[in-house]
Amino acid sequence: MSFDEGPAAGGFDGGRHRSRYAGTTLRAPVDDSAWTHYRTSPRARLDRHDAHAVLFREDDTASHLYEVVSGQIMLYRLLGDGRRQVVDILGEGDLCGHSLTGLYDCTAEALTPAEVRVLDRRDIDQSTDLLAHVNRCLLTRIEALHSHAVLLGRKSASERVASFLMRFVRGRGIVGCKGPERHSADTELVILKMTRQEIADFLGLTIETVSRVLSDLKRRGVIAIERNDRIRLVNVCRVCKMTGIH
Amino acid sequence: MSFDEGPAAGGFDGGRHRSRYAGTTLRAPVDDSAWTHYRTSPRARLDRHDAHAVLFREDDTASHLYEVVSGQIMLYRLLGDGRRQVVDILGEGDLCGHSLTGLYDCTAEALTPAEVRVLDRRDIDQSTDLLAHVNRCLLTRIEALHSHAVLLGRKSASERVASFLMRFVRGRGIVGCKGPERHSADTELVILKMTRQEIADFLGLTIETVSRVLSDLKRRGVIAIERNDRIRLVNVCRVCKMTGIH
DNA sequence: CGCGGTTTTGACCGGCTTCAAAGGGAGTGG
DNA sequence: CCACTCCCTTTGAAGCCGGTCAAAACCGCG
Repeated sequence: MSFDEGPAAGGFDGGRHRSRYAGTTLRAPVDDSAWTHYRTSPRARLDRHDAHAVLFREDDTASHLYEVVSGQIMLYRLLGDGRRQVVDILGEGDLCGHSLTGLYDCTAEALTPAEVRVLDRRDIDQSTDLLAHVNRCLLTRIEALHSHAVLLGRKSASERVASFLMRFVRGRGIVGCKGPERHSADTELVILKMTRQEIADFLGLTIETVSRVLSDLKRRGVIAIERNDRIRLVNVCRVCKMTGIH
Repeated sequence: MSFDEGPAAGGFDGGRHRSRYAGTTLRAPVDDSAWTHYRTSPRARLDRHDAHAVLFREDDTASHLYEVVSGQIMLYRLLGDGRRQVVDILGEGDLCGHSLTGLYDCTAEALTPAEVRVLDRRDIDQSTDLLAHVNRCLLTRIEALHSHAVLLGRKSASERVASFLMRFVRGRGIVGCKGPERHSADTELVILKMTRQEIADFLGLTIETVSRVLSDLKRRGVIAIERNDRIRLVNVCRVCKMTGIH
């Protein structure tokens, strides 16, 4: 036999509580005095980008460090034949643009209109507070990337989509999740800032599969698609149970 | 079609005795005077572990920071039903054990007999040099995790295996690769430190698929399996062309 | 109301998983 | 030195999940 294209499948099964997958997007910003001060220093520049603007490209010479002030940025890599993998999605407070090699290791593109603070690496290296802050930011990315590796390597299509939807639900499906509020409907409106193609490239699926999974969830009453970019999780707990993490 | 919970993939038979691999291993160690000095300070402890020893477990309280001095360590996460994903493989000079939440986000297990320096987070936070060093280490992991996300999300089984094999070939298949040496056979012996199961869990495949791909490569004369853990890349360039990155 | 782009749906196919069994290979004991 | 066992690995056969290709439906928007 001979091997060619095609990703892996996975499975699902119920289990007990415990979770991870902290969506970058909805994390509370860290307050760090030295960092806050630096951000207002004259050397830092603030750039505004439209949605779909490219901040920097894979293999460009890495000159600056970027801090997301508002909006969302996706990082992706391309294979030679055009296959794309979105490797991370950044939100407020996240950093990108560091490089060891002198070249950016991936492309950064704005998902929404975004404000980005452009920093100078050399300044940061002076202060332990700033370095410690950067450290925490990098660590956050690493944990998110670990979660993402599990998703890409071991989850089924429906588990991936469910996990993706749960990113947008603050304080649920992560460590310390208290379950649904008492006496509440446990419903949530998710407003997507990504096209189906971008979601697919993030989840390691095709656009058709993402669409089919969403249609299936709708048919089963788990979600309601109020508009293409507005998805209501009718029952958050139910979506959470489909993520595969339990 | 209906996207219900399909049967689970992934091997992890629950047993703990199995393991090996490399990756970071072939990077030249960074020389950093402040870091070097710290490593010899009396506060740092040096631990020795046998192969398959668990350094720490997912969800344990994170107490220390570890630096790999020798040997190889794999980091993995488990899903509730036992599916396992190896998220990273660490070699000499790499760090692990940091945590933001106070809990380790994954399990660390020795692939080979390994020496590990146990550090104290608080000490590091004092010095800009040490922090800068940690920064570089984290950044290295992030770039590796980006590559891994591409592999898991977008590569076929044979591309994954080829990419895996190329990890062990120093200075080839990476930025600045000069191609084969002139007048040389362009052959390379790879000594695996991982079982097929561990490789599968790293590549997001099943053990059978890994085995089948290797057999297929052997049949086609791309590799020779001299022993189960010794694989000769008959033609490095040919393997490299199968990684999908071109 | 028409038009370009995205999204959804359908039909089919194939790569990888799954399940099952046979095949090594290293260590142990007769 | 061979028999035997335990594990890991390989091989085989069959089935399913998700990819591929193609076309219809939808959605803003001028």
